Amino acid sequence: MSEAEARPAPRRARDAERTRADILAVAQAEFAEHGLSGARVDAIAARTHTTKRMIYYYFGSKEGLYLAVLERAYGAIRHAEQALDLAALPAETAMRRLVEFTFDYDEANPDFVRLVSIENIHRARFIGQSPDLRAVNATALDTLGAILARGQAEGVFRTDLEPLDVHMLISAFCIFRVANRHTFGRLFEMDLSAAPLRSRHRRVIADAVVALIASSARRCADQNSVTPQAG
Amino acid sequence: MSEAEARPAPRRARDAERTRADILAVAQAEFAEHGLSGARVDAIAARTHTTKRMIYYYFGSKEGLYLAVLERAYGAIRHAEQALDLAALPAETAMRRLVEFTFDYDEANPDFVRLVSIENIHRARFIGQSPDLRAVNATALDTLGAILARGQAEGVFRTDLEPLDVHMLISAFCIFRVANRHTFGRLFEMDLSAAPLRSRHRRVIADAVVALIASSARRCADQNSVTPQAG
Amino acid sequence: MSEAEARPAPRRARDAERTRADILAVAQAEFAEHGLSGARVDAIAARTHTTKRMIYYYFGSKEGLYLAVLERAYGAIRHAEQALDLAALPAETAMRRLVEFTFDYDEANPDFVRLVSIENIHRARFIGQSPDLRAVNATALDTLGAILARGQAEGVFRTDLEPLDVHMLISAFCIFRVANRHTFGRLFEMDLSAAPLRSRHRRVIADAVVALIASSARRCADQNSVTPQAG
Amino acid sequence: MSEAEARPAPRRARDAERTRADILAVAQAEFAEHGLSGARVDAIAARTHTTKRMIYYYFGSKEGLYLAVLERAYGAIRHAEQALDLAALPAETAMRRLVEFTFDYDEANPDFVRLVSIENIHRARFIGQSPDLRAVNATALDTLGAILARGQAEGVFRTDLEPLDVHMLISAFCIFRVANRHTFGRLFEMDLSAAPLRSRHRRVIADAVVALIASSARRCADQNSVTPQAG
DNA sequence: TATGAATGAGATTTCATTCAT
DNA sequence: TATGAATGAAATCTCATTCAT
Repeated sequence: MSEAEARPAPRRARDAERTRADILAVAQAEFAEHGLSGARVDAIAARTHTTKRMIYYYFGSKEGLYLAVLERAYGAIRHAEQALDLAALPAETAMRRLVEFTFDYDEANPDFVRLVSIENIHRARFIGQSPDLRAVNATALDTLGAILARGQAEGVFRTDLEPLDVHMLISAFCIFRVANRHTFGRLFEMDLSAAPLRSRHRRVIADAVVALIASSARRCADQNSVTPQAG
Repeated sequence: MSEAEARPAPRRARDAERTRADILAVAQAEFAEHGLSGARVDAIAARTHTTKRMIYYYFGSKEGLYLAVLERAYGAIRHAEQALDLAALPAETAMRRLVEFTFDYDEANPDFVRLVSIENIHRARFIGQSPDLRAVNATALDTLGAILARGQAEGVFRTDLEPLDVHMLISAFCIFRVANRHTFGRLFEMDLSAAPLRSRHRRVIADAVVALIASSARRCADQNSVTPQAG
Repeated sequence: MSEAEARPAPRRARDAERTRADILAVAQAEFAEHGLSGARVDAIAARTHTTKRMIYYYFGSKEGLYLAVLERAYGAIRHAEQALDLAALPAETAMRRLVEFTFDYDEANPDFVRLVSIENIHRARFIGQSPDLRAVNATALDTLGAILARGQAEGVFRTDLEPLDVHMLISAFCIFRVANRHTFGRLFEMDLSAAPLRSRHRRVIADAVVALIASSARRCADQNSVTPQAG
Repeated sequence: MSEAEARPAPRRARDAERTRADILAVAQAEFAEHGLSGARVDAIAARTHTTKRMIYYYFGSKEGLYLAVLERAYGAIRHAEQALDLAALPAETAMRRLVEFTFDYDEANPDFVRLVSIENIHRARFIGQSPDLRAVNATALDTLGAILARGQAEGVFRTDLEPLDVHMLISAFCIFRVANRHTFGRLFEMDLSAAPLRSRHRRVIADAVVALIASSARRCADQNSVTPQAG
């Protein structure tokens, strides 16, 4: 998948890698669309360049494939997150940037968001089986914790919040907007994925986070205001 | 929906009503646990006092039953919400009260939260079929809109936020905490349902909402601070 | 879980004989354990130092491998039997010795006994394909026939029994004890492989054989009595 | 199956009973022929008046069906055995009668014998799951124990043998003759199911048993001699 | 209204065997 | 000779739904 790979991979092995990746990509779409029990191995195979048999050859079972998909999806977001360079920015700016990254990532990757919902329906049974997944995700809290500590050191953030609290507020909003847009949309008859609403919400969550963490530390400074939908 | 609905219940109809309710309760648990495709009609029938045939008699199909469960679950939360009497309270207090109600309701009703996730996996296909559901939910925004308007009239709330924005922030946090507690718990090795974390988060979200809506309206007033976990 | 797994380092051509023997030993265990249809070529390959492909290279097919295992197992018992030197002993002693050898061999080689059962389930279809197997087994009756003839010449054995009859009585008991110990053990709640029962049964079958073949020839001579289990 | 059945059985229930019995009979033949893993559910369904689906409806799984077949087969032999009335006969005659019954039953029911072999290949894993099977088989030793005790009381049987020992000798021979006739037949080029050999062996095992149990108790009485195959 | 029996269609999984290098 | 990848065919099993009474 990545270009930085061992050169002398035997031809066959390369094909194998491609086959695996092919299956994984298709499977991700199918699982994200229909869930674990709703997904059809046949459907995955049909959209692949290989056969159903190969799925079992590489992943052992439907559940094994699902777990591999999960690892792939979580790996991708943490990988992207790591690519952000927030250390050089002022704490508040870094925090806004992190919120916006999360917002944009979830918006751009609804499949990831759906997979997370699905895994929760299964009470994270599969994540529990994968130590890799735990390791890869630990970095998320570290990144946020560093910003928080910096802001507290600068005296601009309140000191009584845990990284987890803030991570939860951010994740909750960003994931919820994508995961629950369908019920929200139907119930309140609006389109949460429409551009104007999206950009307003992007500011709402950034504002909310900054308002929360700065709340007792700041001296009535002006904030970026949230502009309501034009019209 | 069903024809078997009557006021001054004849014996038979009473039983029928009880049978329906029995099926619905069992079905809610099964659907919440396993999702729409993961749920088994056989399993529901087995835990019911009636037979599988009755499920089809009353609800027509698995999907019909699922929709009825959805209506039941949404009806219950909106009903509870209406019972709150927030009109007499100062706007900020009312807002806090509303946040806390939502928080507590979701915490106490994980099955409801799971059903919402599940329905979103299905892109709200079933909610869309039920006009009742839309009607019953419209009230949610009305309640919140009233508080917001009051606060704005009092001059303590900023004026550039829509009721939807605030509702989303509240819902996102409260639902996310319950819906995604399994992946969160596994990934960060903590128990989101534990009491100390729960009460801290209850304050975090109330603080965040108040901080957001009050942000440009107030003058450095003190806020209820979030007290970190004792010990 | 998945089949796509790393295999240990390949061997060189000179080890061909060793490879064959390796495969055969593993295959014998697998076939004895699970039967012909229950055995898995994959399982055999996994426990071998070579690959599945080699099994086909050397033995052509699963059935070919099974036949080779059969030949190996039958060869071993007849070989051991030949090593006995019974010609020098008095007929009755020789007979007891032969019975005890059979008893001990079956007890020590449950895999052989299981393979015989399995081959009978297949109505000896494979044994029929191997002239070698027939040749190697003819010796069994010869050995027994010689003892019988000697005893009859000595006047201590009755003359109306065929070697086959006696061979069957011996084989039946010795093989049955091992082959059917599981159903017997469960049904009558005892452990046929336990030492005390084993040594008693060793004497029971020797007694029974001697009692039978001596029955009309002898005059109330004392016999080795069967001592019941001590305690 | 038996005529002496409850009259007011509902029509449907009767059909169900017939369907079950139909499946069981066909399954017994298939399992006896091919073993547990060799048997095909499809093949069973095809020879039944119902469908494959019904097999799962009634028996849950291939293994469940196999266990039911086992219970049926063991039930039948114990039932037949109970029908023997041996109490009125002199002990030795009763013993001969019992041996002959066992011999004849196994000869007439090779499927039963094969099932026993097959279950032993599975290390009696399934018998172990069925308390019924254990209960039903306990009677076998009781019957034999009663005869033995009677003979010992009469002073014509030796007193140092356990019922189990004798049961084993009888079972071993009778079952072995049927179970292992294929390897025996091929290896020694004879037909163990041919009538003359059969009747000779019927006497051999009866002689052997009587010779064993009477061995130290008797006063050189004449025995029924075994007549070798005519010709 | 109620129910035990039945089922067609399709799901997942298995397995001996062969291919390409 | 050796091997990782691949596979067609067929196996077991599942499930929402309907039938007959």
